[in-house]
Amino acid sequence: MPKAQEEDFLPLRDSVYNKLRQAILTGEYPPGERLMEVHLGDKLGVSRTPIREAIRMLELEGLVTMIPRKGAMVSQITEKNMSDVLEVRRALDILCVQLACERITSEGINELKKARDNFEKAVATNDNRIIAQADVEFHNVIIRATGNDRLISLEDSLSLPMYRYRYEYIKDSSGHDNLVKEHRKIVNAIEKRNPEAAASEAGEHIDNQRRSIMRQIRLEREEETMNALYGKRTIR
Amino acid sequence: MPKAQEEDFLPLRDSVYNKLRQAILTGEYPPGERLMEVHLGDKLGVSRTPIREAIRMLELEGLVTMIPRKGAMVSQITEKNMSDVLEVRRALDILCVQLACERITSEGINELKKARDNFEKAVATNDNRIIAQADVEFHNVIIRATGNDRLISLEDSLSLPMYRYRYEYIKDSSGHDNLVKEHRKIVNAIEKRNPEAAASEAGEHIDNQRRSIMRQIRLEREEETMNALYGKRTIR
DNA sequence: CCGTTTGTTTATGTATACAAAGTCAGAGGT
DNA sequence: ACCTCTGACTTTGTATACATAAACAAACGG
Repeated sequence: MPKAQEEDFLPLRDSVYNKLRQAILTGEYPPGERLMEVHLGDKLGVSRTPIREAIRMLELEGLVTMIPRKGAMVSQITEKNMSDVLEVRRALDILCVQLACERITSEGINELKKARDNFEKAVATNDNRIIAQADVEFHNVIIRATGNDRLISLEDSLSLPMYRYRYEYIKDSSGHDNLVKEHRKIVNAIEKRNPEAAASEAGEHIDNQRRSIMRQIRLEREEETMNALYGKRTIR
Repeated sequence: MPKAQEEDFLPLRDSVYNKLRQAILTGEYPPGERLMEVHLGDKLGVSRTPIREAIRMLELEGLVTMIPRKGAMVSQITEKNMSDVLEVRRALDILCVQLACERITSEGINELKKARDNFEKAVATNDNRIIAQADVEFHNVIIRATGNDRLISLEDSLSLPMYRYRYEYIKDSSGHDNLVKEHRKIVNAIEKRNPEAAASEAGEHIDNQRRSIMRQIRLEREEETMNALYGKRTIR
């Protein structure tokens, strides 16, 4: 018998977790949306148990806020909130490049250069989706080069909350020239194993990101205020 | 009506979570110990559901490792593992004092001085439990002074894995004099709002901690090896 | 005697049932 | 007209039952 489907047998809770995470990050479930267990269970065709476990995981990552006996909702994104995350990420990103300077292998450097070139090619396409993807991959190369598993997973969970803003950030960066230049500088510093230079470039890089994201959030907030004043359209 | 018990009505999962966490941190459940749901449920007098949720939480914090379809066990503490955590904490601790320099209020400074004095009094008692407690509180004052909620919760979960070693660390620090001096230096730097000095002191502080913890882990490992060679005694 | 296979046991994965708390609306009284 | 109380309904909290995979052991065959 052929048994066509050699599917991954990952537990339902993980599958649910991925779906919910995706839905939250793409904005399908906007901040403030209540996540009700039976409802989600019906929608995804599973019982409450895996849903509950998935929600617990999302809560620990900060994407979901739970109030006991009340239920779960998609976390509000406040300026303070995002600012806090970025502040931490700044320190950790700098740590990443510093460690990378010490520990990156020659293969790692090749990989990094490839990621850099890939990013520049992506910029040439002018497709923001491709650019964002290449950008993530570039950073991942650096993060992995640290060899610090805890740092890797922290960076991962701290980047999550701002994936929503990544597009706008990419679009923002005037002609993408800055991004390309910054990436090049970082690669050069790491290649020369110069932690100070790398740290300062990485700091600048994330400061720019911060400016863009903050502007974005303020825009959203203004829009919300307008809606509140002049009547809110339904989301969908 | 008096209604004597104004007890916190925290959900069972949180109560279970606290108990398990405590048991792991005190070493009652040593690394590698399997955590079986029915067994724990019987022991704590609750059903599997809250147990499962508590285990999920512990997993996200890194205290427990899960293998699908296999079960959960207390995470092994490896040197690499601990080193990774300390590397991250070093960066975050430095960030903490830097932010504290910028943001601490005058009440905060008073609180900090009080915590410092408290620590010195604790040292005078020569009771390691009291000293450890005062040390945690001292650091918490600084962490809270940053006003960064994300940083606060990260510091919290990153300190967890090494609570097991805190005693030894305290005991180690020759006569506690170093600890007292380091704390004083940090307080002075923050009071003068001198981020560079504060950063360098905080760095030194955690480097010392690192040395002590690493020595401790190596001792444990040696002991394990001896046991493996000459016959292991039962744990209890 | 060893290896393979199969059955039994044990623990997890998932679903569902029941209990209790919270919410909201409507009836009734002031 | 407003406030309050009550009761139904909604939703989470917890327990339990059933399904399925993994581990171990015993039996069978080579």
